[in-house]
Amino acid sequence: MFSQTVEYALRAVVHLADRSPSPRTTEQIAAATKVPRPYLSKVLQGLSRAGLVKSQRGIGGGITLAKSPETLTILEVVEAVEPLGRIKTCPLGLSAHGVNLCPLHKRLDNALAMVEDAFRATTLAEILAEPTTSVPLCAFPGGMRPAS
Amino acid sequence: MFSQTVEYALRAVVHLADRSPSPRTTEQIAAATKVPRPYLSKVLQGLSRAGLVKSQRGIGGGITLAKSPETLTILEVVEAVEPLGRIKTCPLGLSAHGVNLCPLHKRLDNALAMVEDAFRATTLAEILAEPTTSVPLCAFPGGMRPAS
DNA sequence: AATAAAATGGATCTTGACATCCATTTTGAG
DNA sequence: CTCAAAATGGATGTCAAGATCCATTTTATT
Repeated sequence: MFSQTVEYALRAVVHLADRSPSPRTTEQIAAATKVPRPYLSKVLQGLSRAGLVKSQRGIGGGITLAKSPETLTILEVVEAVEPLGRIKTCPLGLSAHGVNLCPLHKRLDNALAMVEDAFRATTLAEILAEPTTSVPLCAFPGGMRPAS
Repeated sequence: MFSQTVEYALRAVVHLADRSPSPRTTEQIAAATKVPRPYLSKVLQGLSRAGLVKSQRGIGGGITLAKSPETLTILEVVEAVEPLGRIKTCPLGLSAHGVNLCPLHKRLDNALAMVEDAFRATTLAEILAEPTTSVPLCAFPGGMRPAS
């Protein structure tokens, strides 16, 4: 249901938040998040155009978050790379009266709204702050940090 | 976020429920739901293999629901054509300990769970029963019925 | 038995998501 | 100034989703 690109973007941003405000190279992010390097490059370009990250060329450069982890929500990331697509008008194009959806699409949009709300309420800082509940947790983003 | 195929499948099933238990031809369903005829055919084949609808060849044949609208949920339809894809293990494949997701994926899966719950709680009968709240509603599935 | 209505299965086409590669540009460090 | 590190942009490749078409099979009606 969530595209691969969204997954990649979120991983990258979580990693950036984890190391914030240090710049990280595409290479480093790719290694830490297991995202294919060349494709990650494109995904980061998208995030850059959306203004969520800033990029710096040359030695010592890399990618940094454009906002603090406390204010950056995962909704912003999702919307930047692939909008949720809230349903605003009847997809059948019949008597398209904006506000009034048929019962079916009202339900579908309602589901999207729930997701949107949940994502809007979750900041990156929150994700990083989450106490690593149980022992053998996913090695990313908590747990031990691979060298630099 | 929801694929086109899911959208088509839901439209078709709502229409079938609306006319339940009469059989409807692919042609009729396509016309009523504005879904491209040939593609709808494939979608219905999927629903048929999943056991949600029954098909009858020949004159007087067509497609009918395999369950009553009261017991058929939109979750069943969605799962039949394109599973939600709940996240069960860390997508990074690291220390894959089933139950324990990292905070990021816990959030993502939680969103999926909300959608799943909402969809499981909604039957087709419920969608059809919904009082047509406001005047110019989407002409489908409520409103006037185009001739048989 | 013949016919017409209907679904089925297979082949094909198009498009966008995912992915890779490379030449170019920017930029800090020596 | 030169060099190497890094992002950028463009071109390309692959594959599945979305979509179409047609020959075949099933089946009710006459």
